[in-house]
Amino acid sequence: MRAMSLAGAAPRRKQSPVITASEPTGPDRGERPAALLAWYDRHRRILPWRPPAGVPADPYAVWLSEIMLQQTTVRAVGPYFEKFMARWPSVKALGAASLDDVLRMWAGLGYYSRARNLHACAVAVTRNHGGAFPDTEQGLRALPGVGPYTAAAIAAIAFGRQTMPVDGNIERVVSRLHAVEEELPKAKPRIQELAATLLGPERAGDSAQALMDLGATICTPKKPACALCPFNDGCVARLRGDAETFPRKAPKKTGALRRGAAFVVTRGDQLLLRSRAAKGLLGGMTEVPNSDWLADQDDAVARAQAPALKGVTRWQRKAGVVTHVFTHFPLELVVYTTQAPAGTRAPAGMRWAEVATLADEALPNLMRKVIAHALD
DNA sequence: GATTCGTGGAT
DNA sequence: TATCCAAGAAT
Repeated sequence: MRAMSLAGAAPRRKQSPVITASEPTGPDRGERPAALLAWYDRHRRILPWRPPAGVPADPYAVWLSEIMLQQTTVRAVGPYFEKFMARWPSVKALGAASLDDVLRMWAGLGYYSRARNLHACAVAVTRNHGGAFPDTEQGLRALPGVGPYTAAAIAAIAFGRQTMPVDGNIERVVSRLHAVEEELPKAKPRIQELAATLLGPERAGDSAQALMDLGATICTPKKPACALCPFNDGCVARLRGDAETFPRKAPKKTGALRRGAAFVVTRGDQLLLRSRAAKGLLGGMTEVPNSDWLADQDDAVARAQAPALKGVTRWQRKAGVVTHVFTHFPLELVVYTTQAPAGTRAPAGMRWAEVATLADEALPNLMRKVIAHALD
């Protein structure tokens, strides 16, 4: 079965230099799952959370990596995954950690609700499931932070369940393979259905990871390397020559620029910090005091939101602005600095933190930019 | 169904 | 430079 998949397809293509849409080369529909797995066995990526071929996956590592990989690149996740596994080697260990410690470790990775749900999920698995992840898609789906994709991914990869998770990679591969004209997200059910036909009778997890690797390395968003694809000219979009235009989706609108002010207060070797609200943007993370962020922010109004500090009346405005781009709006912050006298009290809800230990704080990258700009 | 949620790299 | 977008979920 394995021998026919790739080795068998090549000579047939050679004998038919004239390729027509009516006689596509490449594996037949029924042969695709095997061809995909054969490709995977040769070209699978080596990733920190992926055990060697044939070695069963650790559900905890699979879950942790899947949460981190939501809307996040493999490269960005790598070091975070290693850090988490080293500090919390099991779901029970993670469940015993404080949310604050988890947020500190997650700082910089973005989408901080994932970190809150990660912690809540670890607690739930520890307390309600005895430290063992549910081994069904339905059971997994009930956990915080685990949606349709992640539940299917864990079920297939960690427990061998016959289900096909559909992520952005697989949406792209499948929409090209079948030239799905319908736009996302309306096309999701159809794509899910088509993706499931690529599931082999065994090795469900490998089938899914194969499609993801294919999407990440061959069937890329721009300039796909179609010549190296195991599906070959079985791909309708490739035959049409417009693979790059799939998947269809409506262009997304960019949000309006918002502006605000940030206030960096030093007291000797210390810095004034506070925590953000538990939910919402950068929820639960640490920040320096700052104003509202508004589309039509008035500079004077923003500056007036500086924290009230006894003995502090003069603020220096740093030249330039700190810019940051969130998913749905760009942000410009003006930075004001001041030096508070020794002994100055932190206002209610705020605290002093050593500059030398800022690396250990739950500071999102925006705040790290602000502090770097201020202390520059 | 549409919004809200970070960040950095590639093109 | 501007745009896209990466193993999506929650609301």
